[in-house]
Amino acid sequence: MFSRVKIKELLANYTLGDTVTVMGWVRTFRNNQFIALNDGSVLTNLQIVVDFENMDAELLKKITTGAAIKAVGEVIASQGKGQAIEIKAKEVEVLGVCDPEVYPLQPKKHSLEFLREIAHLRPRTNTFSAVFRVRHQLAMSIHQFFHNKGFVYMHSPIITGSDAEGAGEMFRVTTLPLDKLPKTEEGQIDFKKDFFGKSTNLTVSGQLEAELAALALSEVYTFGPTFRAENSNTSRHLAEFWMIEPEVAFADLNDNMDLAEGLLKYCIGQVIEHCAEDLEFLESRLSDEEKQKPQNERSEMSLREKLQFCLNNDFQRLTYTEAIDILKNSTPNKKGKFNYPIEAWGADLQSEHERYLVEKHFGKPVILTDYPKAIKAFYMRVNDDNNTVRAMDILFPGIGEIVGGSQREERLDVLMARMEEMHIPLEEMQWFLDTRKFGTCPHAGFGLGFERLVQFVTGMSNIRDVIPFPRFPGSAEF
RNA sequence: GCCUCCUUAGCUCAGCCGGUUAGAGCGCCGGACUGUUAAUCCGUAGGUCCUAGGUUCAAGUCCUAGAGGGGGCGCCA
Repeated sequence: MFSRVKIKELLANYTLGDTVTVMGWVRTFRNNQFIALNDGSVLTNLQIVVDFENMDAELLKKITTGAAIKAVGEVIASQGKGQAIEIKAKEVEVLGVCDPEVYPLQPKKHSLEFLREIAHLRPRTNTFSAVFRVRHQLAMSIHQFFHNKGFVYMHSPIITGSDAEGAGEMFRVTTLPLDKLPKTEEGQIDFKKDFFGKSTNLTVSGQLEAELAALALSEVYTFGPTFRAENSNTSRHLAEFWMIEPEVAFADLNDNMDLAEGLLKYCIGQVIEHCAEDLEFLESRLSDEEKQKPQNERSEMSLREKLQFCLNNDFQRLTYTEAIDILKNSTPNKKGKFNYPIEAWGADLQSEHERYLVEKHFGKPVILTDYPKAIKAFYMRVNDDNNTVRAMDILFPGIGEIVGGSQREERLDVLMARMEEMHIPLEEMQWFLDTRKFGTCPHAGFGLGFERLVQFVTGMSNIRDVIPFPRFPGSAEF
């Protein structure tokens, strides 16, 4: 009953004179005659031509923006200029009406802020359907990349009993009644009465579990949702986001950087190859958006030029110490243009410093390595200088940190000393320490923020516009 | 959490030094036209000027508080 041809398939492969059935949603209905039909399979609308003079007027009235219709008709060469083919309708059926008086999406340009308020309807726009198709392509490319290399896709838990993942504030998971919490004799909340018999949270990272798996399967990755209860209000943070975390045994920091750079380039290349039409649309959307900005804030490259440039150039690799030297001697630092002037080695780099390195000094993606150990996590391998760790951050233009990773500390004594230094409760982490106790080996991994990758590739400036239903402080709509 | 800007019609916005009946474009609706491409042309309707206080003869406009949103910063991916 619902046999139909998708618009993408029809446009790619048609025979003039064939009778086809298409279904989709009306974008515009021009001149009582031309329906621009979209079914989401592709950006392009299919033009349906109706013979309005011989059509029921009541039916014609129901063909409005947003209505779902079925059209049966003959594939003919278009007499108009905007498209190669069109469907000469023999039969049009309105499957679902859409009252134009109250339907929020009008056949006109809407602001991204307005569309964010109607996130349940925004996939029906060109911009968001393109973003979500690209998002899909990126997800599939990530799996393909790792699969081709023989990695095992690990599903790390979403509810975690570990509260020492160290990557940020956590959302608590509980079934305890909030109005009458069970208490222990000492007056503390009695989590023994909770669903899992202990305190649990939503995961902030699958890394520790991925490490366990890597020390058995050699090469693994996770790709799942992660949750941070940080009160972050920026265009590149979400409370719920998706993260890719590979973990590789018998690998050092250089292997790690090669893997990350290879992954990013593969994904970007796949989007260029498979999402050409969506990219072209997103590029023109971005260039329209940039026309609103002052000249000096506009990007010198178009979206596709930027992506191609990433593919064609090696990412710039340098140490934190080298970066500090560059920043210290930079013009903005000498002229006092930085809000946080670079004075001494050891300071954490601010967004403005990262942006200077990426956008001004090198003009390409940058990988910074060997950060001071004082500003990095406990599990990163300490260098021989006992001052820095084998960490790496990949910085992208416009996004900042897109990847954060490290070679892991595989030496049990060093790791335990670091954990004590940083007040990580050893007794709760025995399962993790077992990896170092039983057959430990050099290994490395990183976390890639999926939405930040989607942001970079689509050119969308706000991360809330690259995930269907964004979660951020004060907002969990839909 | 901090700093900053914004909130006027369905949407995007204008509204000058506080002054009398709050405007435009697009959309919707009605009509005309009928090979259009966000069609075009004509016309109608559509407003708790975010909310609550305050100043003033007079507040969309000034002040205070609150709510919602944008941008930046911090935390990070």
